Amino acid sequence: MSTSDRLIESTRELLWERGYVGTSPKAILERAGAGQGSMYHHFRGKPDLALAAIRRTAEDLRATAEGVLGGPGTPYERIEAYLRRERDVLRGCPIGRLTMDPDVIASDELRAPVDETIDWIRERIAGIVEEGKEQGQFASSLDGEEIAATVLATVQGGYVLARASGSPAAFDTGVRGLLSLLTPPSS
Amino acid sequence: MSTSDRLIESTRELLWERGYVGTSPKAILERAGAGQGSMYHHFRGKPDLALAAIRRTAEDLRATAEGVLGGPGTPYERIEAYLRRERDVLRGCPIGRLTMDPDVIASDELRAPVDETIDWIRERIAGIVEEGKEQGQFASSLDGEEIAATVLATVQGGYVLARASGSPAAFDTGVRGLLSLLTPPSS
DNA sequence: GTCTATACCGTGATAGAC
DNA sequence: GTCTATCACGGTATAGAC
Repeated sequence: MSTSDRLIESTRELLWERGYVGTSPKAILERAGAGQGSMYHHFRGKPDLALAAIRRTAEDLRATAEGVLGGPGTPYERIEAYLRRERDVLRGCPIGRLTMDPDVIASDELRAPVDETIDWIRERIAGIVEEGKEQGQFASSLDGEEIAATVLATVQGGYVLARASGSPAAFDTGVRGLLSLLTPPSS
Repeated sequence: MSTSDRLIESTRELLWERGYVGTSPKAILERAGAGQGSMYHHFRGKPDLALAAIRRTAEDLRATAEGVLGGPGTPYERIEAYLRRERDVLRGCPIGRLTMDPDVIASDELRAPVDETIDWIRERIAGIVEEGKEQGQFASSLDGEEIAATVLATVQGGYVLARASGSPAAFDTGVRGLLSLLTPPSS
């Protein structure tokens, strides 16, 4: 792995653990085992390096989501698979957590990959819900965009509940509640 | 308002805007119009002042929640009122956002009021759902604790979606989706 | 391309005058 | 009770040697 890659990977870890405001170049360099010079050679500064790290994390998350949402099964099953997929719940969402970072939100450049990733997953789920409506698995009264937002919000909020209590249980409880509301009447 | 109160209020605002890690004593003092001495006279340091601020915000939030959840109406209507209550969506939840703060989560003392507040609201909603089940407004197959976690998660996650996109719309969309799933079949 | 040295400012806390 | 002075340390960036 190149020095540039090590810097990006270290930044990704720290952004996940401590957010943008809580992550210092010094901490990144220590974790990457690199000196100041390397970082400022490959990147213009902290925001530039963070952008590279966020973009890589965003791509990863998209791929992971597509892995379950694009998998086999009925629309309900694919959404269930998304909701139940293995997660490191107490670590939170590496993309969602950035929305609570004032410096990320203040920068259109840093916020863009966050926005795009969440939006992409939302549209993906919305399409699956519409598919489920056509197949009669979901009530036609439901709105794909709305349910997609609810599904995504339940996940993002589930992390909040879990981290507040210090246990992953609350995440799973919220997911079970949503699934009980989504369960097709036929089953 | 006493100096101590001004310090606490300034801290509350900054914790909401920038989180714990992003808030410096200097910024607090500037906003409160006080000197260093005042702060260290009334509080032992930044964590102590933050604890006072978080406790006050937690009490406020609990009171606001009780205002709608303990209001008039059927169980569904009270939950709807909670979900639809006026919020400064783009500012996020002053309590929920703290769960993404590494230093808050690392401290049992700072995390406690966050945990207790969220837990209290969750139990309050769970009771209302159970009430609704007794009245036949909610399906008996639903679980109060689960639905309560879903409701709270939708709200907390709604803030994430809204802040990612820079618009409150996503919050409302998620709430509408949840309400469409919760709507009593009778109506 | 990577390193160390240096600089400057902000953070968080203490000391002691008023 | 509040102020300013001071302090040690960390954050972010630059310079220049190797």
